[in-house]
Amino acid sequence: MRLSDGVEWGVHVCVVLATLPDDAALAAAKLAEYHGVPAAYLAKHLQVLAGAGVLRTVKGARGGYRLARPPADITVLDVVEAIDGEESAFRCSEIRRRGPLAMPAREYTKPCGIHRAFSRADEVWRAELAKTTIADLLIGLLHDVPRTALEKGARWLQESAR
Amino acid sequence: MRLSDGVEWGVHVCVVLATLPDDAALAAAKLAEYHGVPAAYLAKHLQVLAGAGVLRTVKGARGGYRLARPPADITVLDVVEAIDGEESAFRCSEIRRRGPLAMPAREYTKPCGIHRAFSRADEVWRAELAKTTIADLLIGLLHDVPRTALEKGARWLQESAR
DNA sequence: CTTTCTCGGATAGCTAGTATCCGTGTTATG
DNA sequence: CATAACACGGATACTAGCTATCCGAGAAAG
Repeated sequence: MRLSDGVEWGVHVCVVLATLPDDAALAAAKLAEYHGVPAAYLAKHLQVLAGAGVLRTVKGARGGYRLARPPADITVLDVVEAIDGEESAFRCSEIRRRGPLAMPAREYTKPCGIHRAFSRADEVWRAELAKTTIADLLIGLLHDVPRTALEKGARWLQESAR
Repeated sequence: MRLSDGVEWGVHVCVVLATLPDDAALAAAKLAEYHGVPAAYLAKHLQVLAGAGVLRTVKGARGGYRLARPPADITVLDVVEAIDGEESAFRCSEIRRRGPLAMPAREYTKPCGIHRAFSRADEVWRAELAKTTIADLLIGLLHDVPRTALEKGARWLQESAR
């Protein structure tokens, strides 16, 4: 089981976009350059994020992407569900309905215990991801990254966003 | 992100094996027939489970598989980690080290906030799966499945285990 | 000792995620 | 108004990891 790379990129992108002024937007190519990832592939994920209402797209010249909501209103879970989907990692194939214990279909009224156990695990996983917002990540970054690096990044963004 | 089918099969297999007498074993082919899954493929997962110490293999004629420990000492997480591996679904590719914010490698002393958020989520996911044991699932099954089906299953197992 | 039955590893096939390209339409700028 | 810059969207290869299968080595039973 492995989470798509796009998820990681998506969260990083949101954190970067959170540092922009409210009216500014950043082109997909610039975001790719900033993170050192393939531009064409990142663009695909950005479109998905825009479709999910996490990002907002600014069309035309000097356009690009920006956050659709304040950073504090976007959770890591929002990004995960936009890119990776909302369905649980575990998929019950109802194998209990096969073999000698099989019963008429109407008997299977509630999911089996195994299914329920994985559903609970998936629930707490998502709940934990929903606790962290983009704003939280940004605050953490300000603590962890040295001042010199922050200023370097700020300059780069100012030039790129124009 | 999707969990391997083998995980589901593995848990079901453990529940079935938990109903066997202590000295009995069940052949891989019989387990496959019971669950209606491809025998050769299930065998692969059974071998992995045996290697991980969840199942115990009985070689030779009239051999097969049985649980390596009491059902109450085997958690769903044990099966998941045996088949799917112990590593988190999220893999940090350290993209923060690329791009204009990049710093000397020695500066990166602790994982980034995004990495930490996903690690926490992975932790609670595993903790939740560790709460449910094979014994719990078996008890749940006895409540959910009608008596007639249980007896049918018991007869089939008695004939197959010999 | 032979037969029967099992595990075990080695080997193909397939699905889903990875990665890229280019044509179309929209917006700001000169 | 004309032009250039930019995002959207679909169509298209490539890759990895899960799915599926086979047959040989080896152990217990008779």
